[in-house]
Amino acid sequence: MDTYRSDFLQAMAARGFIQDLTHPGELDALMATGTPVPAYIGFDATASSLHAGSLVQIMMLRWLQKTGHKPIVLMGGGTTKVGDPTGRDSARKMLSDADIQGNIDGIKQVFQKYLTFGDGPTDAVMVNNADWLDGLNYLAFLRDYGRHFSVNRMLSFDSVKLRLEREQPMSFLEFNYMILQSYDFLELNRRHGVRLQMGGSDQWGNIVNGVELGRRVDEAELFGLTTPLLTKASGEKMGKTADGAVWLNADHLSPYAYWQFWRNTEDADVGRFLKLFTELPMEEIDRLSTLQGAELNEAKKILAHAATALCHGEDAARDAAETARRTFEEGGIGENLPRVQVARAELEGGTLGLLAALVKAGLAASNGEARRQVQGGAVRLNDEKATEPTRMIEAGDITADGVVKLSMGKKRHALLVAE
RNA sequence: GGAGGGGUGCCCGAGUGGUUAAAGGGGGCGGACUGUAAAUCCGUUGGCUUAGCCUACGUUGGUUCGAAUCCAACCCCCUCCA
Repeated sequence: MDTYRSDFLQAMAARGFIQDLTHPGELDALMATGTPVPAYIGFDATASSLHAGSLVQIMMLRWLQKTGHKPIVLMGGGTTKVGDPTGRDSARKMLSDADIQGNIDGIKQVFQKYLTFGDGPTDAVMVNNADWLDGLNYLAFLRDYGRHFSVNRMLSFDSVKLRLEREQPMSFLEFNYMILQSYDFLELNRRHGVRLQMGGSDQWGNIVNGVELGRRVDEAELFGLTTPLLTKASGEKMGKTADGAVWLNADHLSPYAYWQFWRNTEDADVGRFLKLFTELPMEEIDRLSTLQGAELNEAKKILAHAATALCHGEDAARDAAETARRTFEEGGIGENLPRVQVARAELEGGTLGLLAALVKAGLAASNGEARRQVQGGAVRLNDEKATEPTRMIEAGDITADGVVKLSMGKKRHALLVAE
């Protein structure tokens, strides 16, 4: 492993955040001077929350702040209108300005959990590239910056090359994405003195272009750093779960479900994830990583707790852990299982069918799916297997706690609550 | 503008007049095994008031008893040519 003098690069290298780095020596020297260095990561506003796939970048900004530097969060309000072609075979669907603004508002909430914003030298700042991209003058832009980009070279970057090799369409709009991202870097350097852009390894081409543009236009010495593409040990992409993406906003995915996601980490990933997604000291992580077999479950709980505490707060993490303990280790009813309000009359009157109840509880997407799962023996009503699709929910099904517990398989549970 | 190829379910991809809600794979969900893991095996995977009905193979019309499959027009994509 490379050895660095700066706290930031040292921590990042030790924890497995670094895939590639432009000019490692010079960057290390810059980061070690004791003066806060502004560095940025861009996030496109394609959804109203970020998910676990962006967590590596978020954690890196956190470390940046922790080690005495200044994180700049760039919201891609402008670039989202163009759409990053990287790693895709087709263009993103067009989002309206209102959609984009709504997404930015949602994403802001995530960052407030992880970073300290403000006006101080190491306080985080959030900026929106729509501020400078929206008003660009096409001709002036082409003459000032377009001339620095070689189409020949652009065609050689993976984001473009792979698309063309697969004979998939790429519009001129998308083709411009890397130019705009490069320009962002330049603009951030001018406005905020940003020296470093970070991002996932798929962003390497976009980042390097920005570094070069800065040198050509302003003779600025800029740096780039990329993180490894994060996959599970079994090769799958990170950030997926039963209900889709692992969202970081509590209104998209409950803290309990978030905790569960980390609790179910594959054995082979535990050590790596502890380094990336928690701030436990390295000695502690090394100790946890030596655990074998079922003992590793303890390490997974620690991972789940630490990751959830960062995202949703200590209390939410504790609640989630407690709910999980009761649900799985005692087979009881945990406090934090998803609760669905149902009219008392409906619950007691025997008019609510089991299938409809499962859909209502969010455990099945449709009546048909609910039916199949019931017939397949996957469904439990108050922990009793329910195999009859025509079964109705009745007053007698309400437990002493005043709820009806529905389970889909072993891990997905929900409570119907009379209102 | 010309010539050729193509647009199928969440994704990839077979299918060229009926037995096709559409092979196969991936992904998802569930079951078994386990440690709330992985791997493996099994089931399932459009909707509904489910022995039936409805919706679906780029769009719109047409031929036919019957079309994802044939015809016409249109839209979109790829390749080569101009």
